[in-house]
Amino acid sequence: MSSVLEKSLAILELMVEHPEGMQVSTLARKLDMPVSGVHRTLRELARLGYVRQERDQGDYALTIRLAAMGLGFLGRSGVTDIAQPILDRLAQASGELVRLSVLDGRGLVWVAVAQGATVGLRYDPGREQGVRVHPASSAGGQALLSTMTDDEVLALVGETGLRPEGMAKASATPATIADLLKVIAETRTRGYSVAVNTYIEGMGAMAAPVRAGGVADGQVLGCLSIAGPAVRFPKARMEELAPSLLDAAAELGAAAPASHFFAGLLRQPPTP
Amino acid sequence: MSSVLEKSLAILELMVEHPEGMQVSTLARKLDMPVSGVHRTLRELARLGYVRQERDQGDYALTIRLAAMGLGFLGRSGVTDIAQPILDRLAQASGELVRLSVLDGRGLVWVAVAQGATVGLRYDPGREQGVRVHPASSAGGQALLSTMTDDEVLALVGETGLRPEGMAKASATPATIADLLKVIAETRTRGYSVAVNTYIEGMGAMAAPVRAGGVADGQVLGCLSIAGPAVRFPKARMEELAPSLLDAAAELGAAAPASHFFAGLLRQPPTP
DNA sequence: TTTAAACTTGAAACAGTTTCTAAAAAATTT
DNA sequence: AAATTTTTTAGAAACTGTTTCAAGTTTAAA
Repeated sequence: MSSVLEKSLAILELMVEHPEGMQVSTLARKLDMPVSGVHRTLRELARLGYVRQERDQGDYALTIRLAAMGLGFLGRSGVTDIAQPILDRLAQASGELVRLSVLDGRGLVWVAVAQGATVGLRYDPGREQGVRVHPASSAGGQALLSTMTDDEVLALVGETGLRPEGMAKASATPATIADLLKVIAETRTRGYSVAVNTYIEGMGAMAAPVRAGGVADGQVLGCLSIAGPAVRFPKARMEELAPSLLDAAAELGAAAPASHFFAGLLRQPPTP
Repeated sequence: MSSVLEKSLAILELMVEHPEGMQVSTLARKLDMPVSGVHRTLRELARLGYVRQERDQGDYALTIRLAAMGLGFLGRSGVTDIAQPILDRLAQASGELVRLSVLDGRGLVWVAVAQGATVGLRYDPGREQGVRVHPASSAGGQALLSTMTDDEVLALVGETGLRPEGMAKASATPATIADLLKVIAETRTRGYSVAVNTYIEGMGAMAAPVRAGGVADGQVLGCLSIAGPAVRFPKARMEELAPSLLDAAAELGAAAPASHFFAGLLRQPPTP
């Protein structure tokens, strides 16, 4: 951690997880930075309108500014415009929750969603939008991992582990790296991932990579997933849903270049 | 412009408006900063994963990182949870577009939306989410201005002007400061704003301030607006819609403290 | 009232940043 | 195809914002 920018952004990243506000000292402790320095940075961020202090001598919390930037970018990027109709259709057809996610650093972030299940038993993502999801244990993550080489998988999982820290293993979560690689290998040949009781106990999901142009050797842009109660994800049903999932992923991949964001991904080599 | 942080955030703010990517030199020109410095900052942002360069020697564009932060914050803040049901109901009742906005710096940003109009003639906000809207010429802005003193209005409008720069006056846009103050005064007594052909020609809208606790003297948290084609916003219809709008705003104000974000706004004095 | 914990502020030492210059690469024009 | 212009990238010295440490305040708790 060297530059001011890095420290400031680390502060913002942490504050994102605590919309209710945080103490200077807590922030400093969690980031292992001197209180005094965090304080200075917070004042600067406050001056710029990204942070505000609640009461004198009180906690600091983010303003709406950062969210406005994020929403503004996403809106203008065209991702939603491109994806929503396709997601809606798949949600309708499957009667489950459908999401489009992209890889951000070492985790997955979903950027569009459609709920196909009527109220009742269903998986609801709640407040998770924009939250980084663990790659090795989620269906979407496994779909993305299946597009990488084993070495790349090992590198990524080496950093993230098999489970998010502090999260208990679900009954079908891969227990070892070998298990994971086996699951990934199966996913490669199958063309889509299958993750029942893997991420959260009682939840079932399947996901397919979204590739540029919608072709099998196109550059990977993200993944499309279907999720719902595990009881509705027996093997037969998943095989029934698979064609729609793969079709939608292909359609998305074909339409993606129309979005500035995905077009940007395309203009560069596969990823560092 | 002094600190690194300020410069870096200015770069990010500008890049938000150009998801397709920007050249170093363009960025430098628009921000009136030395090319070399912008370059350095971009490299740093790239190293941190907020920006990526498309091709070697190519443009720089934002990654999904910033959007993920924004969405994550908004999700966890609870604003959507609180607001969506209320917005949905009002959208249903009015058959128009309903939005909840908050003040960010000198502009309005909407953070939740519900579309009550069936496809056909309707106002659609498109990619505007997260985009700062001009306060003096929009219905929501006028609703917020109506909660300030004339001096505060003058201060704010002094900075923003009567119209967004480069945007032509619509037929009913207040032409002078005096006109605006008169409109604001009427809004105060009426309890909600009325803006037909004011922001965009052919569009009609009305908005009410959302106040903490839902009471008239509560702290202002944001505003709730209804928008649609001007032809559906004759005086009689607006008077008919007013009670639902005001009720919803009150309900929202009463429920707001349950959201971390609004609760944060409450914990501090009315605003600097 | 006393004690503890947290926020705030000041000043000197330090380190990252700025600016200028210039080379290398890419895009345009002739 | 060569020449010209624009743009990106890189290095080094001067500078300025930042870090750190220590001390003063304020607030909350005992």
